[in-house]
Amino acid sequence: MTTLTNALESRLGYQLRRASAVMMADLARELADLDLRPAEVTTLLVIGENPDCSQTEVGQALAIKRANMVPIIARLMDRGFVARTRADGRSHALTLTDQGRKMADEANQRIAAHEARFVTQLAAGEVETLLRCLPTIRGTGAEPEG
Amino acid sequence: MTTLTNALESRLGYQLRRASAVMMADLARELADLDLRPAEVTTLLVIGENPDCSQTEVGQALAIKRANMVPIIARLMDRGFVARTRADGRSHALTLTDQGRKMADEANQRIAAHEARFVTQLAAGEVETLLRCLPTIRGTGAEPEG
DNA sequence: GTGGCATTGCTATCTGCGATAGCCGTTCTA
DNA sequence: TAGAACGGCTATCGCAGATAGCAATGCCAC
Repeated sequence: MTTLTNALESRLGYQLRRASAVMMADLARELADLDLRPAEVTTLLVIGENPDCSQTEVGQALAIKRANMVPIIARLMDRGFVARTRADGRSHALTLTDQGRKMADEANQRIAAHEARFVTQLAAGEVETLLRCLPTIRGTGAEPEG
Repeated sequence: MTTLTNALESRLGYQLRRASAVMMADLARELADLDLRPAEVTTLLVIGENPDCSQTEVGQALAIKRANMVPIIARLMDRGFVARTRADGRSHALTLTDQGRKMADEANQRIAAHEARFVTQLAAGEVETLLRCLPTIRGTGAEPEG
């Protein structure tokens, strides 16, 4: 079994894709026993930070389309993590339940542990550079917004 | 429509995910009229670099599982970009056809243009840091290998 | 006030990528 | 030579994202 050459290794987009996949897989593993998918956790945390926000607002914050928010919110409500009250005739105000807050706290700890596994492999300046450059990259392309 | 706060913005994994999604979308757009999906392009390029490689070898280079290589190779063969000859009873030797080589050249140009759009927004040192750190991140997690 | 437009949540459906389990024939090796 | 490992394959699932369009509501200009 020969090892192949791969010129893509010097491509930013390719490296981003691979690295992101690795971290996503690690995060999914970390959250598996909570039965929370990555997209659900991020939604949970954003609602926790922004009580009484609407569904489309969360979607815009996370670049998740309105239509795709529906099943995410539905599952979080089914499991008793999120409650909503009618804000006006068309939108709902989302809040975390007590249980949802507990879950969010737990999730935050898991995420911190997960992040630490990777961040500790990098120099402090490198992490800072990454956190500065990645938003720039996001801003360069046309990002899907809600 | 208020703008929400989002503590995830300071998370490496989250930023990686968002940035990767943006670049993927841009790449897909760039390749759309060639009717090549991202996974197909990478496969095409790796075969071009490594004539007579096997399907699982390509998969290992690109972190694509054996089972998922099948439809990718099938489509590239259907379109006359890839040819294969029996290497031994179980494996095939993959090569690019003339048409496949042309397509690979075109794809390489598109990818270069796509990359340039993003790289030019960053300082040279930043790009270098990214290309150094991302493989480290890849190595930190357990990466799926073929 | 009312008519037209934008917004919100939703259904239904599609795509792309990845993962798993297992089959079959071949090859390697103890 | 028997059993393990390998290479390609089928079938099927999960997750994330995208599109098109609907119904109800709210907003604004006239």
